[in-house]
Amino acid sequence: MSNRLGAIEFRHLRYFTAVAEARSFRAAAQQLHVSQPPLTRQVQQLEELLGVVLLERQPRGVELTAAGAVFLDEARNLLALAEQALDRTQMAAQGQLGRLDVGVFGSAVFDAIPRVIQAFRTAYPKVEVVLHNLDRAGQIKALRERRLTVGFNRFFVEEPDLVWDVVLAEALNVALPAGHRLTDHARLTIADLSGEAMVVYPRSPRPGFIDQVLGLFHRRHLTAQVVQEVDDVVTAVALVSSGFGLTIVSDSALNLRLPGVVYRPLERNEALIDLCMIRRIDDDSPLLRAFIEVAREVLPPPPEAHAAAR
Amino acid sequence: MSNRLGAIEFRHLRYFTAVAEARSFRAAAQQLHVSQPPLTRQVQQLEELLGVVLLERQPRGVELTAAGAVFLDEARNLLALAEQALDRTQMAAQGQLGRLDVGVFGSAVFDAIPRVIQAFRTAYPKVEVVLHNLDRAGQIKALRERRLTVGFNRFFVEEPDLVWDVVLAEALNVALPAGHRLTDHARLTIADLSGEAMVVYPRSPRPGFIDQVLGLFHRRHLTAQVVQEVDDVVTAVALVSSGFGLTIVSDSALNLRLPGVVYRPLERNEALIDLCMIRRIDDDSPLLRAFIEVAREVLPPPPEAHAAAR
DNA sequence: CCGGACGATACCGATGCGGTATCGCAGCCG
DNA sequence: CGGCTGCGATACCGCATCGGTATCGTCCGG
Repeated sequence: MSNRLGAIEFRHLRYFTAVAEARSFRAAAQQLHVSQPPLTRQVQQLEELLGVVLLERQPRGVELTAAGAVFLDEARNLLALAEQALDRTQMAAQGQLGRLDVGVFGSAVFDAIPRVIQAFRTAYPKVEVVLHNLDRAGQIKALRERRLTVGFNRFFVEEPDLVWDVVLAEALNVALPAGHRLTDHARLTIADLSGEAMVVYPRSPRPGFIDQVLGLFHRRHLTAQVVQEVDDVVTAVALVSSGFGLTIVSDSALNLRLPGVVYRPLERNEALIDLCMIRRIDDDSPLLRAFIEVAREVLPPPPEAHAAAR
Repeated sequence: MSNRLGAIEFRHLRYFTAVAEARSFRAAAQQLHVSQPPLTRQVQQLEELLGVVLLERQPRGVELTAAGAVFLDEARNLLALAEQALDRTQMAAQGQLGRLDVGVFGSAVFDAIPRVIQAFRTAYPKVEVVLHNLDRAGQIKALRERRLTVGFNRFFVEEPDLVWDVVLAEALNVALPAGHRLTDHARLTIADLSGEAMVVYPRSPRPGFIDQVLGLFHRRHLTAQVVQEVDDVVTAVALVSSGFGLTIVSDSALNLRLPGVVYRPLERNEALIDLCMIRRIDDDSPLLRAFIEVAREVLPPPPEAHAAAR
């Protein structure tokens, strides 16, 4: 590190700036609430450290030399930037400034996650929010490598260094081809779907949404007639639209409107699907805390009664 | 002036930066050639002044908090800018940085002045040179009001607060319409021009070039036949081109080539015309000194023998 | 369980800050 | 013209605070 700065301190800049602006040592001393001799000494010292005469001492005060005018400009700038640095640091300490990398995946990107992000960006406009489309394994890896601050996911996997929080319990819906016989019912049950041709997703990561849905059938000793496995909810609904069969989607996915697709709610007490937030167990950054708080405010709390249905 | 900076000093930034970069108090202490306790103390004090924890002390060294990372960035930036401020100030003290306002007027703008400016801009590339077209009175006024650092002029007028320097003695030439009988001569004398129709310039400021030229005639008890007074040398030569008569121009104006105009030199011992530089007597700025030096280097020194011919 | 490395703390001279008193100088005014 | 006034510089002093040495508490690794 080059050390041409020597022993120059902000005090020198503050004192010189005051003297230069007041065009007087005495007047500057009053403004700074110090006596005049320290000003003389500090400015002399500054000039010696710089090797440059900054002020022309005259009977009625002082005048700036050309170099003094340049240095005044620089000093003002430095002092202003130092204050900004202070502000930014304090904002960062309060989580109001920085960068938040959020992992997202699955149908929650259609409703729940955008609502959280939107609210957070409004509350913390100077935080840069970056979304990363990553599946569960990718989120876990990225969290460990500090490329991610927080991830949204559907499924709960115990890891020693990570924390899962259930932030939302969404109801389920059946996506039906228009004209399907079940569209006559306003609400459906799992039993209604027994033997129906079904499209399921996602193929990976396992276990995932698909396993929870199939679990609903097994628990009731019913059989799910899987006609197609696909990667994601969009493809699944697209196949429904083409008449392949029906599929089951979360409330968030209701925003996904395709022609020829009709949604019917499943009875809420039949099943709920969790939305989880993953984070590092040792991450206590104010930014993350702020984000969690916003998420809790925006998303309705998951009813504990149904939490057992996981 | 807001004083949120408090007692923060560059020392705090230097120490914190070193610790943050080394991720260790002890390693930073070695690099800084101080012992470890002062680092601990300065960083603690910095954190207290900021009201923000910047480092997480850990058994194997330190980690940056989010706010600490932000502040490290800001501190590095401030230190770099401070060094730049130093550089710029020292450059300004040596006349290598700043702004130079130069007043120019008359035929010297066609040769002598551009040569000086060009040389100066090469030698001092970071100095902004601004040219102002001002006549002598305008230059004097602008110099007094500090809008001008230096002015180039033809005529010497004593002023208590200004200094004139003769920087160049140029020979004179006669501009003739093509086909004029005097074009037969390779060189001319003042006597050759007696009774010839002449265009003279400038109308103002007086006294000026015109008066010196006419003085050459009076001194020899000759008569100048003035057929037209115009504002400047360009107009004068344009009229010569139209056959109005002849006019007398300095060497610099030889660059002014118009169709139908032929130049013939006047004998050097007949007359020389000075180019003067005006400046404030109390201006000892390094920039001006540097400019004067360059001007002296570029322009051939005026022969003292002819100086009396003014 | 102990040795070593880390940062924090306690304490101590020395530096250097800011304060008071005063000087030297220049412009102003009676 | 001589004292007055207001300016920045200087001399000197007390004390805050710097940096240094010695040491502590703690965690990690052998």
